Amino acid sequence: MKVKPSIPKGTRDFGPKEVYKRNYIFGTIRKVFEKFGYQPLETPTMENLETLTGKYGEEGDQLLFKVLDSGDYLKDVKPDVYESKDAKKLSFAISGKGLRYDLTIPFARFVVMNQNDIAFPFKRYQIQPVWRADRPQKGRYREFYQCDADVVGTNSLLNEAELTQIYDEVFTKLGLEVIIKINNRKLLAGLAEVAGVSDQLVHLTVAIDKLDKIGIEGVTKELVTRGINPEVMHFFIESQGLENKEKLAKVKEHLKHSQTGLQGVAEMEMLFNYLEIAHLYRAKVEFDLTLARGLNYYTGTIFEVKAVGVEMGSIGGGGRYDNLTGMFGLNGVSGVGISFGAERIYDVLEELNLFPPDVTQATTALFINFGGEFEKAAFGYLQKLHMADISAELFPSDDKMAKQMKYANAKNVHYVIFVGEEEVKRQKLTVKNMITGEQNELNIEQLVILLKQEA
RNA sequence: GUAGUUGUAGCUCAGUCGGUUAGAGCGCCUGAUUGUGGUUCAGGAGGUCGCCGGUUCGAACCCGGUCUUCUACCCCA
Repeated sequence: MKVKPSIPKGTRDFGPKEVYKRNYIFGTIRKVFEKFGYQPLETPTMENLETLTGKYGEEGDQLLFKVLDSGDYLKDVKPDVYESKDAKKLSFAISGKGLRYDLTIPFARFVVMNQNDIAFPFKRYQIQPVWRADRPQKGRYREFYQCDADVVGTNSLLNEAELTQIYDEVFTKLGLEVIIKINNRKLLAGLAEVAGVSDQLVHLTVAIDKLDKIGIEGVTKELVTRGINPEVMHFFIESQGLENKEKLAKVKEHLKHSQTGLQGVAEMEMLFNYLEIAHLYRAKVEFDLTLARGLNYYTGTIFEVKAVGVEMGSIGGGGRYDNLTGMFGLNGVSGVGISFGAERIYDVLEELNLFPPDVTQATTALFINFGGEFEKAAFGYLQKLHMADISAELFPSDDKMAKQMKYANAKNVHYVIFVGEEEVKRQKLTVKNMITGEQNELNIEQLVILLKQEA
């Protein structure tokens, strides 16, 4: 039976060109992570469902991909659950495992499971796909990669400074101009406290976070529906556009009666002091009081990165969480981490044409196949190139020249090599540079030297 | 979860009011060109019009369902 080939909703194939480009991004990120002492970690695609549920809120639980139990999975389902025809209940009753939803919870689970073997502070990075049963949308897929770096077991704000530098260095290497926005949850808590709406902190910050997206009116409306006096907003608006230090001073004055708030101010002051010493290449650091970030497990510094000159949401984010491992029974371990939105970074680099032209060039040289003894001669030369670690290939059949040349073009091959009657007779190779069109006759040693320079 | 949108050749897309044999560009193949690609010219192959059902003498076109694409909201990367 013929089946029309297709892939599940929200998933993608990555052809060779895309993989090259994606690896360029991942590789750049990985190198910088390792330079700052972060070590790689990989966790299973599947986690036990109980590890995942309840960690991402009620909506998050609905977005988990569950993995059906093996064997006779209906046997032990309680009759009332079975009869209820409640898909949510039933799905949890017959699924003991679920696909990884992010990299942070598996990391927390790993830290708790291996706490006796880990030397704290523990710095790890992780680049793996995650899955969400979400509705696909612009820049949103059901399977996508996350690139996280976290350090746990230290309260020092030196870590925050270092993570800021990682953002700066990665995006500098990728040729992207970015703004790194920094805020602190304790400041937001302090502002809510001063305004007398501490119990509405989450709603307040979520609304304020949208300020530049939906404007003053939109935020006012949202605050009113939440039963919060929109007056709160004024302080945020007044402090917009100030220099980082001025803004911090203003916030300090405003929060002088809030202990939490002043704690946040102290943290921000210390972080900015470190950042004055830290060497940043080209990223701008901006203290953005309206920055909130969705996840409510953040407790201190929060980060978000925006690309300059493109319409795109954040391409990175993160923050400090005081008790991530607490949910698995290990208390008192503070952590801070950042994440790179690789898929969005890809789109931005594509839009701004910032991928280096040679990322997709895999094969340096192609031998044209003239068949018979010429094929054998070319095959012999090919061995020499391979032994010299040069990426090269011989076209596998003596098809028409036009076809072989087109193949070279399609694969972005830099040099095409002809080994035919003349060349074999004279022990030479004709080498054509496919970019300049230039053509030279070389012997094999000269060719190896030429191609070595290329690589 | 809510609302809209899309699906026709390998790719990007036309297709009039429901009417005979469904088109274009690009790509592919063949030839001009038996050792030179990205230029040109000539010819050719390639289709279950997403899928299932309905209305009709007749459906790519109208109706229902379903899957899919993209998008806004919620939420998020």
